[in-house]
Amino acid sequence: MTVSDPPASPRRSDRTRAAILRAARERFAADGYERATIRAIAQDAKIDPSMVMRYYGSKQQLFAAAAEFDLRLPDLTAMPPDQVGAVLVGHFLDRWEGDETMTALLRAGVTNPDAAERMRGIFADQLGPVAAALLAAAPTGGTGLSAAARAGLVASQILGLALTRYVLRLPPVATLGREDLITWIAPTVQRYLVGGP
Amino acid sequence: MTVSDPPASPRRSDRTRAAILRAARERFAADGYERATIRAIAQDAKIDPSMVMRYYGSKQQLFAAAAEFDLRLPDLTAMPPDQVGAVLVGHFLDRWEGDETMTALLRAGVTNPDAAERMRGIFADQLGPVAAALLAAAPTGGTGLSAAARAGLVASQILGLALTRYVLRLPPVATLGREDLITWIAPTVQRYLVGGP
DNA sequence: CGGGTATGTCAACGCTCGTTGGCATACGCT
DNA sequence: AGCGTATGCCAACGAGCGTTGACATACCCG
Repeated sequence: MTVSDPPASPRRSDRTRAAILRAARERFAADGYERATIRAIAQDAKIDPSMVMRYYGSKQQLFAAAAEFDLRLPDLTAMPPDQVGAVLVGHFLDRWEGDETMTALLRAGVTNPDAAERMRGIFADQLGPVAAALLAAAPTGGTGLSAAARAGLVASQILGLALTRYVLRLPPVATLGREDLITWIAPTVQRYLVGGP
Repeated sequence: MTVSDPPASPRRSDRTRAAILRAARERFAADGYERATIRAIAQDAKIDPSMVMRYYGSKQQLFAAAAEFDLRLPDLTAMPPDQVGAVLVGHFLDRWEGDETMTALLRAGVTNPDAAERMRGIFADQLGPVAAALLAAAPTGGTGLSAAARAGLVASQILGLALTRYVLRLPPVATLGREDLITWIAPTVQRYLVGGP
């Protein structure tokens, strides 16, 4: 009966669609939205540029599909409250290095309004609730600033780390070891989430 | 004889040159490097696009001229050591809001390699020495991390703040008041500069 | 006052981009 | 086996871009 919009059946072109998406993420991550061209993405995926249009409609829609992202945040209330900072920083480093989608989103979000909106949504919908749950479970100290504001502060430090380390490649930050980064940045995140000023 | 390359004399076209530079900074700050077009900049400056080329040679050179930036960092060793964080965060907020050059540089640096290099230079040449002087003057606690690494950590938080507040406009960070920002972020910067992990 | 130079306009170039439509081929179902 | 359809390639379009050169006007100095 195939009622839904896509037949939901395995299509023969699924491999091509996946190749396009993979190449798109790479290019968007490396070059940003405007410098990543449909033509270059198509060449990486070893198909014709017109295929990209057929399967994704437009460059903007291709980006929307390539920028789907789940932070996969762990449940921070199920661990010792004094470790949430370290766990979170470590988790973000893993997430950033294991998937270039986030770098693509960051690079594109700086110049493309739609990508910026997507970025706002990710942090509001995924980091916001985690911060709220943590604040609700915190014994004390959690006064003076809303959970949303705390999530924003965390975002400022985490995105600043990603920006300087993976995008601008500021030498000291780009070369610092994972352990050093966690050692120094975890207390900041910890304080933003559940501490006081 | 006019030996030197530029005659160094006040030229009649100085107003035009300045208008171009001002329009360029606005466009680069608002749109990033690739979306800011020479044509749009020329229109803002109310002159012909070819004038931009005549006076600045190319788009890349125009950007180089527009992205000249001095952080104007104060002498942090001449104040109570426990206030350097607050002073620095306040100074950066002022510097960011009073001059869009830094936003232009940040937006462009994410996609343009030359702009990224410029950004690296600014933080290495201007923030690095300040951090080094501060660390040298600090009585204790300043062990375990080089001054350059400390400057990098500061840059990660400061640039993250600028990114989320002025570029991505993440709601919680963009709407937070100046006082709240200083209250919460100053301790972070303070610790990165002269504290321990 | 007259000539050389600086300032500005106009039109066009070559290029790349996203996007489109037509056409060949290969697949899958009955 | 044969037909409908999905998949893929090719060529081209219109637009926008940075950039260039020829030409007109205004200024300044002798």
